[in-house]
Amino acid sequence: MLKRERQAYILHQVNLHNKVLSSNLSQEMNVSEDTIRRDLLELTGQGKIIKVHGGALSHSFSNFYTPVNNVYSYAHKKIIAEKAAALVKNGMFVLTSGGTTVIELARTLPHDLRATFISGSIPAIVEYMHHPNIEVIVIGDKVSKSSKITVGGEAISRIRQIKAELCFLGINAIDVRHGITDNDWDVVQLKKAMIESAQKVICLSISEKINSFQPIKICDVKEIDMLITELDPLHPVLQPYADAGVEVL
Amino acid sequence: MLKRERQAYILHQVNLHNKVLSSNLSQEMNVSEDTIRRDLLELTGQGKIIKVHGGALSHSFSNFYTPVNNVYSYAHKKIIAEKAAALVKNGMFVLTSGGTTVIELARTLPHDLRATFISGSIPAIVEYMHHPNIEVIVIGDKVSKSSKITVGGEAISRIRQIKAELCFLGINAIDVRHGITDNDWDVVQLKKAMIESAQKVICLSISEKINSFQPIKICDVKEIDMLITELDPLHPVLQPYADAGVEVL
DNA sequence: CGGGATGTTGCGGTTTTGTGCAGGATTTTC
DNA sequence: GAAAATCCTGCACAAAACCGCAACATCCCG
Repeated sequence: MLKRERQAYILHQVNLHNKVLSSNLSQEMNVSEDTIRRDLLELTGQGKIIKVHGGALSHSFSNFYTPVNNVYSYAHKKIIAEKAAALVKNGMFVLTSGGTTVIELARTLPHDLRATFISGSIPAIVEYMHHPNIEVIVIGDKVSKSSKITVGGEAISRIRQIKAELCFLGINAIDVRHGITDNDWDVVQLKKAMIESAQKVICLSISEKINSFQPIKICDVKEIDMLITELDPLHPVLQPYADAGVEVL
Repeated sequence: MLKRERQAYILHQVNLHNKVLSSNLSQEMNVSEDTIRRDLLELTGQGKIIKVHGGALSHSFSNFYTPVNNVYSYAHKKIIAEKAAALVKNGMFVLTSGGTTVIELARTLPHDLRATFISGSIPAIVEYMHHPNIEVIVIGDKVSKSSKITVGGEAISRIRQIKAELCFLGINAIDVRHGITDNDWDVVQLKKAMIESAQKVICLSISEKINSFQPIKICDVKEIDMLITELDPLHPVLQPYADAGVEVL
């Protein structure tokens, strides 16, 4: 059997079944596993397949991009994401809400991080899936089109069963007097449940949202543990929050 | 034997068998392998064949196996998606698995369709979300990186609570003797649960996967209600399935 | 008809490619 | 944390490709 012929067959199998095992192929074609391994390596180099331990996967499947569309205050959110990403250590269980800042955090996570992320935000899940060493747990329920997150009683009762180490909350408005507020009833219920289910709650917010408020209350400022903005922690606008016992980063 | 005559013969052989070996040809025509090599080189220069180490391959051979689009057999999957999309009516509850064919179905659904789709496939969910009138229910659990679908006991017990009208199953291999089979244990469990939870099970498969099988069994052919391929329903390869009581479309 | 130009083929030697194997490193799995 | 599976690296060897050359055939034109 010719080399190219063999490689074409492998490609065919991968495309057909999305996955092949080296041991399997070597037996089918009567060549050593070493040869198969070299074929897979070559096909990977050509970008035709994705080689993994023990075999190969189809490429077409994992190839859906999510372009960085014009995210408001992108530069600020990037700074916040980097500060937040540094807090996640190997082995942690992390609960996250939705929102563009959290999605940016998902993109920013180091490639070699080994942790478990739990979320109901579809765009965030898509980003987590791109990281090879991150386990992703999806909170199921009905998808809210406006926030692209699963909401409802089912989602809340699932969250209640969890006790995560960290919880990253992308927030919409924060104010010392009114606490953390939002404008979507379902999302508020969800965030409340998340706060209950985490040992440490970290809020992510661009400074513009600080000292603003919205109709529905999530919780008081003192119930959160940390606040991350793009500003320097010593910036005067953050002082009231530090005074209220929130760690500011 | 003249040069032209020899080359014509080689071309004929390549087109006939999709592959020739230099050693073989040199013996058949009683010329040195060097001469054959030079012939192949010339034919390759004319774009008539593809020369490889040890022989030559026909063009159709490598074209056949190399996906032109990102998605393998895109055109075929598009046809299947259109046939399937026509079956979904307003108000229906539809359960779907993962796989590129199902994702294509999600893209193909008419814009004004009002229905509820339930799935654990992240790429499919992303597509459903683009439709303004479709309600999306996410089945939560741990995400399997290879199949981009949520798998596990939690997912299965959620599916069990559902009774959907339709279930679209992208399948990996189908065979009258072995039934419907797959190569991923977790995915098989999920698909089994889906079959139980739907009134009507519709399998989507490109014809290439017909009469092939994989290590793990999902169910017998008679347990599904409909089979959709890109072929005409009267195509002989589909006859055995129609005979087994499956509606072929 | 002759002789040079051109084209084709086979051969010997060298280089490149493809394959399998042994070992040790690495990863996965239980 | 040890056993098993899979990987990587270097090596050996065979098969194929390549290169230059010589032998022969063919053609062309005076």
